[in-house]
Parts: sequence; C-alpha cells; structure tokens
Amino acid sequence: MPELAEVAFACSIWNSNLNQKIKKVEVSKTSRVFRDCEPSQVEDALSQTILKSSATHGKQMLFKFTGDKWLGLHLGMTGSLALEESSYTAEKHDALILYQPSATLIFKDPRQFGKVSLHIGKTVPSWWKDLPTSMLDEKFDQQIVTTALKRHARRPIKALLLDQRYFQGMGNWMADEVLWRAAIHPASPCGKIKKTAEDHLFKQILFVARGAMNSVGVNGGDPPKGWLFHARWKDGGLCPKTGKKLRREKIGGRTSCWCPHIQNK
DNA sequence: ATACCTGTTTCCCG
DNA sequence: CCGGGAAACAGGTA
Repeated sequence: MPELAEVAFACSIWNSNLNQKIKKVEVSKTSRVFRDCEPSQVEDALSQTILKSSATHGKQMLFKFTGDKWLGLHLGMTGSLALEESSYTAEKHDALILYQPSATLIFKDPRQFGKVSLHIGKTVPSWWKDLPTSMLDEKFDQQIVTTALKRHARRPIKALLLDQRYFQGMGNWMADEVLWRAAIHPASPCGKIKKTAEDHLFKQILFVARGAMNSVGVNGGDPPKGWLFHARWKDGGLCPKTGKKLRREKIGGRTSCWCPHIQNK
C-alpha cells in the first residue's frame, strides 16, 4: 500500500495513541525487516518508554520515544501499521508489537521488504536529517525537476519519477497519475521533454502529492473519484478522461498504465 | 501451476 | 568515475 500519503496515514494510526507507557515489546526474531538492527535491541530499547511524537518524510517514518529512543520504519511493499485492543496476540507476519495499557501498536509486513531502524541519542538520527527535499516542502521547486531531467536524459520519465533521490514518497501509482495528468508518455526519455511539458509535470507532481495527502493521507482509503488510480490496476481499465482503453506495460522496471490518446511518445 | 505485486538494494554492463 | 537496467529479496493472491 505504501506511497507518500498512505505512509502518512499509517503513521497517524500509531500517532493517535501517544503518551502511554509501552508495557511490553514483542519482536520477530526472523523477519528481514530487522536486517539493519538487532530485534532484541529494539525490544530492550523501547520497553518501558513512552511514544511522544511521530513524523513522516516521503516513505520514511520516525517515532520518538522517551529516553532518547528513536524508531525508524519503512513499510516496503506490503508493510502496514495497526492499532488494536490491548488484549491483541501476535499474528503470523507481525514484526514489531508495542503493548500499551489501553491499546497495541503493530507493524506487520508479510514480504519483509520494509525496514526497522533504531537510534539512541539526544538528536534526530543523521539518516533522517539528510533526506532529500520533500515534494510537500515549499523548497521543492521546478529546478529540482529540471536538474533531474537533464542529468538522466536517457532514462524513461517513469523511472525518474520513482527515484527517491528526487521525489521522496513517489510510488508506482502516483507516478502513473502524474504522467497521465501531465499528458506525458511514461516511456518518454527525460531529455526529450520540452519546457511546456516540464511545466505541466512539475504542476501535476504538486497536485498529486497534495491531493493524495488531503484525501488518502487524512482518511486512508483511495484517492478521489476521477483519478487514474481507480482504473489502472487491471487490464481493460478505461481512461477517466477519454473513456478509451488504457494501456499497460512494464516501463522503467514497473508496470505502467497510460492513456494512448492523451499520452503520446 | 503460473504470473504478478503501491519498494529498495545490489550487481553487472557500457 | 557515472548512468541504466535486471535480478534478488519473500509471501500472498489471482
């Protein structure tokens, strides 16, 4: 599930239960999400602390606990956060469970492409400070797009949009949504994109990022009606604008969906 | 059985 | 050195 706005919504689930003591921590000893830290260390570090605040940046999440403990989470492809009753018992793909007096916070991830990181210190971890500018930041300007297009002139634009060095939080459906709205074919080489198309691209990146945050990011669920999102998943989908059949093909390593009548190479 | 998947990292090529 | 693409990671689902 997890792109920009879905990550923000997932974060808000845990964030809805701040300021309660973590009575017990349960970790999976085998999940690959602990490849960058020891599960037992996370268990020890978070026990008897209190979750004080949370933040997201693109697809990254950071949770701050008392005692200078910081937990970083990435949801990968299939990760999710949940809030359950305090009587909750561990299920098959639960990687990390935080038991509070009145609720339980759960991080589950069947495919285990997600990632847990632990930081202990007075200040935020360096890997958090050094993240690229967020698409939601006012400092995210068209120059970032211009520079990226120029540097990767031979790459298909779809692949560039998925590059987290430039577009923090952009995922497969968001990228298709942006290109559809900007009327750019996903296979277009970045170096072939004209100035006016680039203007549209920049505007639609902001539109999709903000639009997703204001809908999915707040209430979970799906983006608004009329978005390509609703038609792009399966073969035979119809373009919400033209009513014509959408095309699907692997571009930039990922299945891409576009409307041939709007998006020409 | 087969193929596919809202992500990232690593490896290999030119 | 850099850019680009394929493969790998792992389990569920159609």
